[in-house]
Amino acid sequence: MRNQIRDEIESGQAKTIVTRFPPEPNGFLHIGHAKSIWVNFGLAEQFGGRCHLRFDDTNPAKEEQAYIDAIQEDIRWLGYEWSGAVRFASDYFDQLYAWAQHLVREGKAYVDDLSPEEIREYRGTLTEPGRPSPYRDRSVDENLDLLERMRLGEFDEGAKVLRARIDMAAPNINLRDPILYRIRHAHHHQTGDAWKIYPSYDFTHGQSDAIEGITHSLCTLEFEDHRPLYEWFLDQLPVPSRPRQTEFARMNVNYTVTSKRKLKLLVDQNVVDGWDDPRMPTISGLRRRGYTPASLRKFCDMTGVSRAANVVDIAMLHFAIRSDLEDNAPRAMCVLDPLKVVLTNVPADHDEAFEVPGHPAREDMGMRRLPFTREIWIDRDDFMEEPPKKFFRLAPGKEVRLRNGYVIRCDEVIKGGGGEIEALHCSVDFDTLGKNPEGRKVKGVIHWVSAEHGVPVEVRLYDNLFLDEAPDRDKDADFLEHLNPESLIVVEGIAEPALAKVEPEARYQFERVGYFCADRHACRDGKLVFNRTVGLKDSWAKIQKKQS
RNA sequence: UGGGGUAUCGCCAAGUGGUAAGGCACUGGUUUCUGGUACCAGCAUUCCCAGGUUCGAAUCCUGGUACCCCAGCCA
Repeated sequence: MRNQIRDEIESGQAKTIVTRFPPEPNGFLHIGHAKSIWVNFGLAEQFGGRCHLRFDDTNPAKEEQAYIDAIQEDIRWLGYEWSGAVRFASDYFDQLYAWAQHLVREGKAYVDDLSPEEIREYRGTLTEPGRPSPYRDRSVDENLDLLERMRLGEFDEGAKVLRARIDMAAPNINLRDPILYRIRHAHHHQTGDAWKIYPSYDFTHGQSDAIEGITHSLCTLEFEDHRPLYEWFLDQLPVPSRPRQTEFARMNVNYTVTSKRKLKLLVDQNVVDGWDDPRMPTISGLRRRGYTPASLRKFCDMTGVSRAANVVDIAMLHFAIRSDLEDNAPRAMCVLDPLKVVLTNVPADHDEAFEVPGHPAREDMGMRRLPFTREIWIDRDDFMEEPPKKFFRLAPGKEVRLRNGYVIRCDEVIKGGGGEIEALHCSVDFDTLGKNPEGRKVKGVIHWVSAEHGVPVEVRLYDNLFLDEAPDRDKDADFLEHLNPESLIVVEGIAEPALAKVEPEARYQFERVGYFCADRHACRDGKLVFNRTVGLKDSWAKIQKKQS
C-alpha cells in the first residue's frame, strides 16, 4: 500500500495525499483501531499530506457524545493530530439529501414501501437473484414527494426507505438496490431533531470522502464488496473530487477479543473494571496498563499491513513495550512477596544510604538515594532452603549480592511453630560495595528494600484476560469460558522510598521483576498503586521448567 | 451451488522472472552488580498442491485444494 502511494506520487499521478480516520462514535477505540490510526495518520505524515478525523455518525441510535470525546483523547494520546476541525458525516446531511433528490430525478432511486422482512425476501440469496420491488417504478414526482415527506417525519420508522435503482439480479448483493435512507425518529447527538431520516453507510462514506477531498480512503477487507457501490455513487453524482478506496486486512491479536459487542459485554457484566481496565485491549486500557504511545506505534510498524488474514502474537506487543521501557523507564526496587532478613552484623542504629543511578545507561536520569538498614525485605522467591542446581540466589550458607549494595551470606533460617520460614539471619561482607569479593565469585544479585524506610504499595499483577489464544474461536460458544481466573492478582508489596511520591502514569522498571505503571485513577492522595504492564523475560523460569 | 478475497518459517511480513529480506518466538554462546539489557551464532534447498512455459518461476499459464468476507432499514 505504501508502495502503491509512493508510485502514484513519484509518477506525478498524485500530488498530495489526504486520508481520514472514520470511527463511528459507538464504543471505545481498541488496538485494531490503533492500527488504522497508524496507517491513516502515518501515511499522510510520511507523504506530507493530511489526515482528517471524521465521525461516521449516521446511526443516532447507537452513538453518544461520550464516545466522541473518548475517541479524540485516544487519538491525541497516541500522538496524532488531525488536520482542521473535527468533522462529522452529519455535517454533510444537507448535501447528501440534495444528492439523494438528484438520484431520484435521474430515475436512479426510489421510495420503497416494503417491510424489512419483505425487502429481505425480495433480495434473494447468495445463489439466487432478487426480484424487483413492486414500488420500484414509481414516478419521479411521487418519489420526490414521498422522500420529502419521509424527511418531514410523516411516516413511521420502518414504513419506507429510499433505495438506489441498480440491479436486483446483481451477483454482488450490495448492488441489489441498496438502501440509501431509513426513517429514524431519533435524537442525533450533532443534528438534534432536525432529521427524521438518516443516510446509510454506503450512501454517506464515499460522498463524504469526496466532499473532503480525500484521495485515499483506506478501510478493511469486509468493505471490498462495497467498492463497486462506492464507485457507483461517485459516478452518478456531481461530486467535487474522486477518492479511491483501498482495503487492507484488519489486525487480530491472540489471547484477546476486539469485537465491540464482546468488549461491551465484559464491561456490562463487570468482568472487568470498565472500558479502560488494564486488561482490556482498548487504547485507554492499554494506556492504563502502562503501554506508551511509542510502543503502540512500534507494534503497528512491526506487524505491518497486508491483505492476508492474520493473528499477531501478543508476544510482539510485549516486546514493543519492553524495548521502549528498557530504554526509558527509570529503575526502582520493589519487593512483592516480602521475607524479612536481619543483617546480624549491622547495628540497629545503622543508617547508611547508597547513591545509585536511576537507570544503568541513562545518566540524564540522575541518581536516587537507597537507604540501607539492619532489617531489610527480600522476595520469598529469592530464597530456597534446598536449592536446586543453578539456583544463584540465597540459600543457607550461600552468598548473594544485594542489588546496588553489599554481598550477604545466609547464616540461619528462622522458622515459626508450623515450620514456616519467618526470617533469615544473614551477615554482610562490608568489603564488597562496588567491588567483587576477594577470592570468590558471587553470581546472584537480588533486589531488596530497607524495612525501616520502605513504603507500602499495592501492586496489581495483570495477565492475559483469556487462557485460550483464540477465545472466540467457536462461533457462538461462550467466550467467557476462556477467562483467565488469574488475570488480576493484587499483592501488597514494599517499595524503595524513592517511589513514595510518584505521579500517576509514571512508569518504572522494578528491577528483576517487570515494568510497572502508577495507576492513573487509584494513585491519589498518597496511595501507591502500580499496575504491572509486562514482566521481564524470565530465563530462570525456563530453566526451572526444564529441570522439572 | 453466486460474488469478492487470501495462501511465503510456530506468529507477523518483504518479495512483482534471475536463484527466499526483516521482526517476534525459539535454541546455543559471550558480556553483565537486573537469570534483564546488549552482542554473536543457529533457525524455509523452499514459497498451499499438481502439471506446464522458460536457460531460469514464490513470482507467468492451466487445473485443483484450503481458509476468510457478503443475504442489517449496522458500520
